[in-house]
Amino acid sequence: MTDEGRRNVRDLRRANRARLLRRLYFHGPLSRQDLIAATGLSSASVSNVVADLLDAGLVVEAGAVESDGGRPRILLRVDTSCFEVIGIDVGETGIRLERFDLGLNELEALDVPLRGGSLDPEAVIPAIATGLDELGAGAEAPVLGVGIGVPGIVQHQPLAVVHGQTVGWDAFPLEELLREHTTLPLFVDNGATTMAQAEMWFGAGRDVDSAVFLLLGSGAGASVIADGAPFRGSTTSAGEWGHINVQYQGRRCRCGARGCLEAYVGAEAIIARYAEAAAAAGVADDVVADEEEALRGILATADQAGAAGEAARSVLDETAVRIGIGIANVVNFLNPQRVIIGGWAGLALAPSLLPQIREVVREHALRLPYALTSIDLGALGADAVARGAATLPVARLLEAGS
Amino acid sequence: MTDEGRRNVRDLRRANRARLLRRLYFHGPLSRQDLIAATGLSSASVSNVVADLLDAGLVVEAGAVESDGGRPRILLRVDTSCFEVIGIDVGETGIRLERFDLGLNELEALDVPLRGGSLDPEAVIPAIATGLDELGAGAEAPVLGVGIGVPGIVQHQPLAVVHGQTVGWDAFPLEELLREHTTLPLFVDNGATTMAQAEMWFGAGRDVDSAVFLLLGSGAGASVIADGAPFRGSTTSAGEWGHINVQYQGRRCRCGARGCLEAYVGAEAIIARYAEAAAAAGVADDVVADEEEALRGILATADQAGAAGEAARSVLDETAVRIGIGIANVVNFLNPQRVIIGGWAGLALAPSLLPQIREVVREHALRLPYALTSIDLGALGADAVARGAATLPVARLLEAGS
DNA sequence: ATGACTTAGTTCGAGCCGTGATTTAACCTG
DNA sequence: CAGGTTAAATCACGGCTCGAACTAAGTCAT
Repeated sequence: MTDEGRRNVRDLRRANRARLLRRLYFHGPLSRQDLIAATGLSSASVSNVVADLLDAGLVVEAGAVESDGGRPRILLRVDTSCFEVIGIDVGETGIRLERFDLGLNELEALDVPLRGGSLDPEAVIPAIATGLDELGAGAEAPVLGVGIGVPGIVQHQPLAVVHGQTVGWDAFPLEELLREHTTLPLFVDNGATTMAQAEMWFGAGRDVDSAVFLLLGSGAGASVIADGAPFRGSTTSAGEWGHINVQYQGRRCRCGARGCLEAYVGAEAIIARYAEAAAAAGVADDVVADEEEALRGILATADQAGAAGEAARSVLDETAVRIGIGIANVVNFLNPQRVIIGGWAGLALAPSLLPQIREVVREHALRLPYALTSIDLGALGADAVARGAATLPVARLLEAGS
Repeated sequence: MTDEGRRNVRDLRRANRARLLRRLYFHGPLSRQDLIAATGLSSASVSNVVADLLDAGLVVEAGAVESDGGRPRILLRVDTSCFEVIGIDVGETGIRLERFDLGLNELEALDVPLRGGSLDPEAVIPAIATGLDELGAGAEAPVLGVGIGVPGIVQHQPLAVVHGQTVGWDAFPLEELLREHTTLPLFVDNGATTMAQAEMWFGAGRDVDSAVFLLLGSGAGASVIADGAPFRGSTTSAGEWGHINVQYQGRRCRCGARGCLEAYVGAEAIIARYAEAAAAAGVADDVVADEEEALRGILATADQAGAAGEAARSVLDETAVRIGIGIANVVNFLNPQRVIIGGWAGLALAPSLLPQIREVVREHALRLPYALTSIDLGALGADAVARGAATLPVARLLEAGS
């Protein structure tokens, strides 16, 4: 426990280098003068550190700003082509790999369907390995690292081990197994966390530093960002929003408990609840295999008159209420600047349910924290998990400055 | 936004000095060799920095460890008598001031009853000011600062302003008003947070760095400690545990919403629920003005046979269930290393309810986070708020190293 | 065109800091 | 009391940031 921190003068340089690099990465082309103002370093130090960064090829000049009577400032920017990164979304139905430049612009994407459609550990590793080979072959710059977003709790001990209760992974030694197939640095994190990271860097969380991301898919998860960094519990399993209790002795959840939020607002649960409501109302419920299609069917049905529409509307109404209460709990307890709803089911539901959700939150949240938060939709599309995973190696670069 | 961090070599020294001081403060007398191992600094640097600390009088030698063949290591410890600190608990019924040495050993205490028994802003300021004068007069060492724990949300803009919804404080400029009466550094924070701080330093949280403290009194609050530091939301109002929703369309809460946890597990709510249950069972309910006494009465009644005992037991059973669910939510969502129950009502209830609470948590929490957490009672007594407030100036000293 | 002026960026010496090697200090054993 | 052992202080060195001096690169008035 030697308490890693800056200790000697070289660490100091590394930290300042990282500070400048980070500033340039997120705040676009900047002059040395801007950097002086932003970091509080002396002009001499900025000059020196920038020279280092230019030498290392991480930063390049990007034109000059027009002057009015003096030497013009020359702009600097991170050279986004000097490295590439790979982000992988290990989803419940398939694996998606994407290759980006350092600025997280997508260069190439690759979908790997899974044999048998299940996340069998035996199948996942070779699927990722071959995907990595294929993507790596196309790279035109050194690959900085590979970020992997997985469904489940990730523990670093020190190599990443994944506990994916819903996909049958029990202490799955993902990193160790992948190590046999690649020498690239690996970064494994929970998919909800990587998605949140992507939204914080490039999406709906760009302008705040404290937010909660809700991931509504088949189930319901969350990721908490505090002071710009993901909040992880003592064992990095924080954010299990779907399993907070919203109903005493309520519906049975797939986690085994009763009354979990997920048992009401996950897509799987919504579909099941509509099936029950339809049966009770004596309406035929077309069974659809694909969850996404089934959910859209329910949303469409709700626009119709008659008993089926009635049933769908009542199911969706309760969904809005439960989501709203779940959000109110988060607002009261964590007081985030923003709550962002994402995930395929969240994005599908929100357009019609958001006003009602906001109203429920207003009723159940305390005045002050409610007034200071906003509830919005995620701004990124379906590749947010992979993109967020790709931020992990970039984040390491920005922290280390090299 | 010049992003305060260590920048130059002097900041580096300050940081290392703080690192050593912190280590000495929390881990008792240590030799220079211990410090080398603990901090990773070179022996030369440790020697230099320790010499500084000795010169400054912050640290003194404390004997030597017996040697077996070499020069004996001499032990160092923080000189707890070189400074004193004052902690103030601004409670709903009165103000308590305590004077401590730097090691937070109590030297003197002072209770100031409030005129009219209310927290009238007009009365609070002079009460604190005169109390400070009296306590300061007895000090035998320079007073490092004054910590104040208040009931309500504290915002620093930049001087501390308190929003105490329950005591009628609306943007009360406490720090600005106190500034007119003292030149001592002031540190204002929420009382639940200061209490948690005291437990983290000297109580039930001493050996962990991530914990959630539940404060059960008349109402129910919480304080979240993550990585050793209090988690504050975007506006430092995080931790409103009492107002997470545990029952859809449930009991009306004093915050205006329905189904808040506080409407079931706060002492006020327990007493009200017992009154209802007693009335329904046709049992006489002695109305007692003092909440603490009333709660003890219910606990005693529960040990009796008959209808009254039955009613009390059912109320307490539900209380345990609700508390358990509230804790399970915290465990799932924040994954703390430890959950600590405090507050006068919590300490009163826990002895009889804790086994049942633990069982409810086990049923409602996810396996992994539940297995890695423990649920315990607070270890400090009634002065934890004042003591925790007094940690604030000490924390600043330990961070700055001077 | 040219010289005065203005601003950007670099260079240089000074002052600190941490480190490894070396020296001094303090104690034990026989 | 000498030899061995470990702790602590000292020293020389290289690295860092900083302020000041200096050079570079423009604009503007004449």
